[in-house]
Amino acid sequence: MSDAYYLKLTEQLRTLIDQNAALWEGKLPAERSLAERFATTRVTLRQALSQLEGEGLIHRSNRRGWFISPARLVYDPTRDAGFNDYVRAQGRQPRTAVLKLETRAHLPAARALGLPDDQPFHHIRRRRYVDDRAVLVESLWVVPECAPELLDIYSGQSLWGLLRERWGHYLANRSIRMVSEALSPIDAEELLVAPGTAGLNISRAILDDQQRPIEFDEEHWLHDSLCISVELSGQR
Amino acid sequence: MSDAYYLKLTEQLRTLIDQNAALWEGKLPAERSLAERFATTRVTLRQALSQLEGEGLIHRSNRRGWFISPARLVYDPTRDAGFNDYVRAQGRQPRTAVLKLETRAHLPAARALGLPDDQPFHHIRRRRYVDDRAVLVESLWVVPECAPELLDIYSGQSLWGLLRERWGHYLANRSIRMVSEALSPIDAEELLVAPGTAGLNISRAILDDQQRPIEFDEEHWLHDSLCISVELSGQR
DNA sequence: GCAAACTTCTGGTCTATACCAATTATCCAG
DNA sequence: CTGGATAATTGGTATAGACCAGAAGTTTGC
Repeated sequence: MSDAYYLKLTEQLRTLIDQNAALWEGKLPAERSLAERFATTRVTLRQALSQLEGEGLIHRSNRRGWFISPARLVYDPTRDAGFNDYVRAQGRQPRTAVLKLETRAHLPAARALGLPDDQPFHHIRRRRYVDDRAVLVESLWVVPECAPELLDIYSGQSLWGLLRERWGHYLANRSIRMVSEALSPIDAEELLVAPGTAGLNISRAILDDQQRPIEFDEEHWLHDSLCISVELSGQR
Repeated sequence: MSDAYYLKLTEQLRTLIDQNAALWEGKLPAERSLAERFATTRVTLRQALSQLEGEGLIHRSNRRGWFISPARLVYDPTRDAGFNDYVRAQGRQPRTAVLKLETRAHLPAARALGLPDDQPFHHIRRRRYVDDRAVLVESLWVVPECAPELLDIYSGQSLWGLLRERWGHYLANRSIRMVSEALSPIDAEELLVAPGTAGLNISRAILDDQQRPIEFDEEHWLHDSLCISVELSGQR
């Protein structure tokens, strides 16, 4: 059982990776050459690599090969610090690409915020990078009345910062939900990974201090790129 | 790319499962018979099943076969409601098996609580079930001074309840950390799943209102069995 | 009637091979 | 030196078959 060859291979690869990480500059050798080096098949080799992928030690960029995963980003989804801020605070380089700006209805957002099914939203879709690795895609669904000219002025900055400073919205109440997922073909393609890659889905419904709905957002993270951390004080 | 046969197979299996869930009583037919039904190999069939496993729709019990996953348990790791309470609140049946009771040092616990490396702890290891499916194993590391006779009296009840009611500890400060993981051979075996199965690691370091360390615990969940949900009010 | 022994079935693992399409490296022309 | 066409490489996908050990079902023996 646990004497399976692919498990031994996993361990050998683990040490091999630790020792040669710098040499390879983050990219593993080709599967065929690794398979040959360990005198096994690509199938078995890939089984071992998949183990390490599950652990978050390595990941693959679709059709490009296997790469050593950088340290996980520490992230507190309960705070409203902007992505750029906490990425920089950890000595890393953030980047954001806006993929889409539009206004339309979206059922999950409407449901989560308690609005009618056909409620239109300002929709921002963006991809975020840490040190030039795409680590998440997200969709933001903002109630138009809360930020009328949003789509005209938005260009990649912090949405929560905008809502607070320009429109004076106080993001008081949040429902946060986190579930593991397999990335959909769409999300996977936007993150340059294989469909079905393990991911983490974080979604939030945000209301103001009067319980008025403001925004719903849904993040799709690569599972190996974050470490969720929450600090709490006082009885709950 | 996305015209891969195993992806079509995934969709066919998805509908097949939806339609026959009741008929099969939660257990899928044997891989060989499914492969034959779809005129493909076990390898390809398993690739499709793995996709659905990643989504959390199905899971496998080691060497026993594939099973349809029940609904995820909704869980708020920031609250100290006992496992039994919130499982029952969701209309499900909780169960706990105590796997080990001992006193010894544990480096991660010592580090997380800011204690010396050789600090001994009362260690409780237990496995928890929802509707008779083992969904997590966890280790609790309690500072002995906080609960001297713990190991003598413990028999599966809520630890936090005990700490509060018997020893009057106020669990004021928590650091919570969540990362995806591949279940270790040990954890996997205790959960009756294959080594490397996707899991979620939730760990907490708990101090009292005087910042005195009380307890450290580490939970290993099957990734498909929970949905983390946090409700927050007020600016953070 | 029941427990132990045996048989069958099934999932887990592995080999060997093959083809395609996307990526990457190479080469050539301007 | 540069840009674009071409060739080599590589990951993704798939087939066919095989063996083993654990799980489940069946038979046997008391």
